[in-house]
Amino acid sequence: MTTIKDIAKAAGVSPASVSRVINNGPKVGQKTRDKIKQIMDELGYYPNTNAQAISAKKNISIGVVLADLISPLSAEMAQGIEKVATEKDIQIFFNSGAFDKTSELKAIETLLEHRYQAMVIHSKALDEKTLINFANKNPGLVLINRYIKEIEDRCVWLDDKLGGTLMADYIMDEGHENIAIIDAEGVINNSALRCEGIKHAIAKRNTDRTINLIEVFANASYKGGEIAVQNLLAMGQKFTAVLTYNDDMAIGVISMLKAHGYRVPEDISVIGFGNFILAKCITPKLTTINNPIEEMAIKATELALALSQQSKFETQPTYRYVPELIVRKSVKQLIS
Amino acid sequence: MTTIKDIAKAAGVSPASVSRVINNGPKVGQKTRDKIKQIMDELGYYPNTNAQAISAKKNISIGVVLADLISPLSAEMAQGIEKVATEKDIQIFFNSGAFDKTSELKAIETLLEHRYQAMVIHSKALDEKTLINFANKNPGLVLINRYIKEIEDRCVWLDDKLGGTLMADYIMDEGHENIAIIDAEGVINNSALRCEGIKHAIAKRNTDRTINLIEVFANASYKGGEIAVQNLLAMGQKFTAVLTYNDDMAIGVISMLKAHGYRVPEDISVIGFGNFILAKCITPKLTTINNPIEEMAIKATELALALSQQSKFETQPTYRYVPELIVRKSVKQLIS
DNA sequence: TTGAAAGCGCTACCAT
DNA sequence: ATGGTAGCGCTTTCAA
Repeated sequence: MTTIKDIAKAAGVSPASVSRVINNGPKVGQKTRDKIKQIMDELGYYPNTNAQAISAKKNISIGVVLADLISPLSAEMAQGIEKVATEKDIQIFFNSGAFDKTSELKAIETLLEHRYQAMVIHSKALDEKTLINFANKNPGLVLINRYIKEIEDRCVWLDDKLGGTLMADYIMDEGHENIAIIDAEGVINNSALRCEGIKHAIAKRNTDRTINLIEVFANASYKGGEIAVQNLLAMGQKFTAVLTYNDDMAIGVISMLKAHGYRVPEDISVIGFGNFILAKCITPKLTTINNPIEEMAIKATELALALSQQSKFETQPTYRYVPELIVRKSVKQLIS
Repeated sequence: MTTIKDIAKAAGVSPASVSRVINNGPKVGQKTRDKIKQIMDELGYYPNTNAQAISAKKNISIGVVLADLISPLSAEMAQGIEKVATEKDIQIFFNSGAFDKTSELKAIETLLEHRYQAMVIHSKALDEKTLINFANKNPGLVLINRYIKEIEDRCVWLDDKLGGTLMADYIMDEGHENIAIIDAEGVINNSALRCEGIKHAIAKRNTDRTINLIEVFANASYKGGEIAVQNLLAMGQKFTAVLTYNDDMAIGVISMLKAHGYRVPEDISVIGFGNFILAKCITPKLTTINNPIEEMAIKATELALALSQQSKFETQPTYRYVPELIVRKSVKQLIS
């Protein structure tokens, strides 16, 4: 590999001058600069980022840990992060934590080992204590899609509880009394909070009406939705509406309901969560909850960048985002 | 940040010994080893990967450039790559090239600057010359989803032309004579090859029947499919079948056809490409071409890793994969 | 088994 | 405007 010394030798200058050219620094004559540039070109030279990082004691790229690389949620997050990075001409290091504790931990450690100053973490498996610990040691670390009280000023999160409430209130408004909810297994935070929101909303109404609730758990995917619905059906309990953890599951649910001869929404209504692009291209178009995750990702990235540079960012106590009900065609009104 | 020296001092040993412990090397007494480990723990020490990389003159992680981070294709690729990496306990650096030439170039350069030895590149925008140049300078660089003759032993690719042929043959077998194809704009390779395959298959049959072909271009997304179909309809030419560049587009096409009052497949048939998970959860279930991209990604990763270590891998002249027709419900038979 | 010290490629300070 | 050079954190001989 070509090094700065090779360039210096070939150009008949000192490494210092080459370094100045690399960094577009001042104090180099135009002629020298041109010559050096030309030689770098000829020799196909790329500065060694690793050396730059240890020498300058910083790594201006941004490190990201996503829970996975396949869900629409991750895709939208990645897009938001990229937007900011591209705009500021900063490189991103994506790492994924495959939903389990060990690999999430490893993914974060890798970021630390690379000495990223700015980090955006989407952790679905690690416990609060671990995350608080990491956050306290790394000022540029920001959590996305998760709220932890002790470090709330470093959290960019969705009010999942409110999301659950929106789902429950709407489905009850439409007259449903027998409701199934499909939660995500292995997801530490969001699922439980939404469920809490749902139950809370139901409890509030139970004064005038009796609402029956069935709860099952499944993998947060299309496949998981299919399986969950089979289980629900096998249980033999009546339900007229299904609330799912995300749109992927909802699509699986609808598909499997159809396969069993049920019509959606005539026989059974479905509400998803996320408002991903697929939501409106299936039949029936999915009623769901909008999750402004790209917006959140943008904010998280800007925050991480700002904190890592100790710049005076308009810091807020915390960064809460609000879910929103999107009414389409997958819910039937039961009362007139 | 804690360094190796801090640990050495705290443990009352030399940095050399600490280094040995970090790398699980031999030549350290058990007692010393334990002591050092304990102190590393206490001080929350993580070795600086950048320093390791310049000192050891290697970077054993694998660098990846994906064309984007949002398409199902990329998601499946990422999964394949991750499988290999996880298995071998190697870290991955994902970078994305947002479909345009400049940022793809930049993404690759970033990988070079980090001195990754193993690289998997999915380039959709860069020209062959540039890629050949990179490949020749970097023995561990492998191209995925693209075939370039000059460096075919470093290419893991799908036979797109055959894919096109499969689509065309099937749709003609079903009796269609007025066919629209929606190509992807801005994609250098695959789209043109598939189209070639389609035209080739049609030419072969034109001896006994006349086939009409309309061709339009659009963005390779759900949205692009919607727009393309509107354009097709506006052109006023008759067509009974639409062949799309990918499943996302096909879903957009179906959705928009329905919006215009056409039934699929009764009025118009649709064939997608990719066989992504969504393909079978829409109505009607999508007839499409299977693209074994995850398998390809696994192969590409193994190849890159092997080449970067100059290990004796069972190298092949080239790595060609074969697309396959998946018949579902989105095509109507026009002859009895 | 342990330590001293010479690099790795680069930056930044101090001279010139 | 330029060059010399001391580090940055780590690995790896070579000696002890």
